[in-house]
Amino acid sequence: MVVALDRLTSYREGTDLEGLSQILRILADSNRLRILRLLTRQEMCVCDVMDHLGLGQSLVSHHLGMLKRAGLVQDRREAQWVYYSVVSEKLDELRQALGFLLDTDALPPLARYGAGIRCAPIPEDRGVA
Amino acid sequence: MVVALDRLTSYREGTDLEGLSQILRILADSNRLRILRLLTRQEMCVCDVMDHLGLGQSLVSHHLGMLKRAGLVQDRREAQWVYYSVVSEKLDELRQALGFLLDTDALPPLARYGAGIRCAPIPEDRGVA
DNA sequence: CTATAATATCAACCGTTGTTGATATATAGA
DNA sequence: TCTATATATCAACAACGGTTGATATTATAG
Repeated sequence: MVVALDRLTSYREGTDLEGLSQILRILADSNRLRILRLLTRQEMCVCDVMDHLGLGQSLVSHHLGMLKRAGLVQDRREAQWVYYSVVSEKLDELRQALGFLLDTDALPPLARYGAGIRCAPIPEDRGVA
Repeated sequence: MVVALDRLTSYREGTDLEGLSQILRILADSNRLRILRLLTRQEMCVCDVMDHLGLGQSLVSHHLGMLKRAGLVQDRREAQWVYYSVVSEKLDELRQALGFLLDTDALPPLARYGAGIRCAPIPEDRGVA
């Protein structure tokens, strides 16, 4: 799955919750989080990740592939080894998008909604939201 | 699945990536993100969420249940209606934990790791990491 | 050229989950 | 009590994903 992280910067417009959920799905695995945290500290080849986390080669390669396709990490070949490192810009973008999503005060209260006005349709938020 | 959000505050100690991944799994669905964003702006009953997002009753109830079990939202009964609202403190905690996870400079580089010292085991990061 | 190490990919299994439709429960009103 | 509305739960299905083991690919060394 290729995720367009760029579109997350337009999250303030409120359109790309689908793209954000796809990236969150990438993060929603403890092994991938462990890998990501490791790469945050240090560029590392696959066998290093295996050793540090005690995971199988196939599994690590699989997870790294997902992280790479999501644009969260990048790789670089050197002799037999493939070194993976974090894409800081993408992590910053993602942090910003998530910070906005989880900010209670980020969006104004819904218009035309109050006590006794239940189930009032708000066209802008229907469907594509 | 009951997720202990409190443990996320101890994320700086680096132990609970499992708990964080569980919460991320809750967020990793576009419909749940839409619901969460809606509730961020306004406390709302189930039928309102249905109408705003154009989703079926069973589906909305299901997603709200997941968000509630994760501690992200709370509910309040009033007559026939059950009103759901966001738990701001939990969102703040989560935002903080994610901000730390995605912060490239949050953790110092690994000790005993450098050019030519590949695959050197670092006990503190093995296994439970 | 062969052997070996590092990495990627493929196949298969199985648990999880998003979705839908049907049913159960609860509350209000007549 | 009967009906209607709101919500939760259950059953079932399909799709997705994490894991493992086997195989393929790439690069180095001898």
